[in-house]
Order: sequence, then C-alpha cells, then structure tokens
Amino acid sequence: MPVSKKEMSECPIDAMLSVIDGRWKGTILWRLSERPMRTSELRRSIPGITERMLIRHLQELVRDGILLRQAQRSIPPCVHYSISKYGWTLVPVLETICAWGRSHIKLKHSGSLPARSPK
Amino acid sequence: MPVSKKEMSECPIDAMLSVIDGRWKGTILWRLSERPMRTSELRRSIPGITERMLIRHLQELVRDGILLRQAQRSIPPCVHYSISKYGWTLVPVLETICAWGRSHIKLKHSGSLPARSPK
DNA sequence: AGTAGTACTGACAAAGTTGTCAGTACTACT
DNA sequence: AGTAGTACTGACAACTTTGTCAGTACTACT
Repeated sequence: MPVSKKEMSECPIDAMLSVIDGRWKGTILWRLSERPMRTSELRRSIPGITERMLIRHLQELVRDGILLRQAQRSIPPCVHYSISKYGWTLVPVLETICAWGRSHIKLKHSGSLPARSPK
Repeated sequence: MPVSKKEMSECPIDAMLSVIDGRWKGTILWRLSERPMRTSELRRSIPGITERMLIRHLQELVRDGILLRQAQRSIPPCVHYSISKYGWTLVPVLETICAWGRSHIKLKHSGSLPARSPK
C-alpha cells in the first residue's frame, strides 16, 4: 500500500513529488538530515506521528533509494536510518522548497494573501 | 473542499507542498508558464483532466495568489488565467524540482533503483 | 510476575482527494 | 429547432492516504 499516489508519472515534477509526498516525509528527511537515527528516536522526535505511519514512510523512502536502513540483528532490535548518497542529492532541492515555503508562510501570516477558506 | 490537505502547516516544506500539491497543479503551472490561457484551452492542453478538477485546482491556485484570473463579462464567458508576479517566484523552485525529477526518472528506467511494488 | 521497551505487520475505519454526472444561462451555428 | 460552445456549481461515488488498534517475540527492569 503506497503512501503516495503518483506512482510512476512521466512528468518530472510528479516524479519528484512522488518521492517527497506523504504526510510525514518532509519532516522525516529533515530530522535525518541532521543525523542518522533509530526508529524509536525518530518517532519521538516527530510529534503527532504514529509508529505505523513512520514505518510506512520509512519503507517507501528506503524503496526509493533515499534512505539507508541498517539493522543490527539483536534483541531488542535496533535499526538505524540514514540518508543515502543518492538521498543527499535531494537535500538541496528540499532546501530550495523550504526557502520558498518559509517566505510563503510569512506572507500568509502578514495577511497579504487571502486566507484559505476555513477547514 | 480543498484539493490539497496540508492546509496550514508550520513546516515550510509542507507549506510549499500545499501550494503545489494536487493531482494536476504541476501540469497546470507548467502549461501556464509558457503563456496565459483561457479555461477551455487549458483543459484541452492537459489530457486526462476533467473540467471539474481543472477548475478546482485553478481556484486554489488563485486563492494562494499563484495565478491571476481575468474574466471578461461577456457571453459566452471568457476567462484567462496567468501566473501572477508572486507565482513567478515559484517557477525557479519548480525548475529545481523538475531537474531532480528528470534524473530520478532516468535512474528508475535504467533499473538501478528497485522498482516500486506493483500497484 | 507484571510492565515497558524494541521494530514491525495485518486488518480495518476515518479522512481526504479525485472523478462522474447533471445542470445553469446565454449565444452562434447549421 | 437542435447542437455545441463558454465557465462554472452541486451532489455524490470511487479511490487513496492516514490513523487506530491489536498482536508478534524477546529482554530488562522493578
């Protein structure tokens, strides 16, 4: 069950968005761009996310080659996730997105854009 | 009824994605970045889109300040959509996204990334 | 012995997004 | 007179994504 819909679009924008898209993917990448983390650590660092959704997103990001999954076969299990070499090529793009998003938020808060219809 | 979900996230990435996100928004912006178009023209230039969805996406993009809507009050009606000054600040970001997406598609097609699970 | 912790899956409900269909008011065409 | 075109709305079905809940197997702690 995919977390993002635009499975294999030919449009490059959609192809990129299919990797990023998903309720929590941006946040996950953001956290992991600081440092690799293990599953539970990541979960605690993202308020509101459930374990189920975290794991689904992680699995997709791993499938897309963005994240690396390193598991120690121990008990209790310990799995570390980190951004792969390929994943790092995505980070500058995210920074561009983020920069625009930041100024967009400012505009919205300053009220110079009409607020979106409530709910 | 919103076309995109992440209504007013504090995360800049989500704030930006909420503007872009929606099944057809990327394509719509792409078309309009070439030249302004009227509704029906736009619809015909995007295969697969329905009039209903086109109009919903257009309305959201107008609400977000990305597009400009210019209507002649004539019969039959004639409405032109174009990218606003603010919308143009988004275009370089889209180009960055697009560039990454293009190389991602290449990688997927060359098979060096595992294909996503079918359906 | 009971509780919490690890990383994860399956079944399913709740929300959210997209698509379908019909309808509006008026004109221009055959 | 019938048909097609314009831009758009409302109701609602279909599909996708997200969230909830329970359960797994095993250890470490009180």
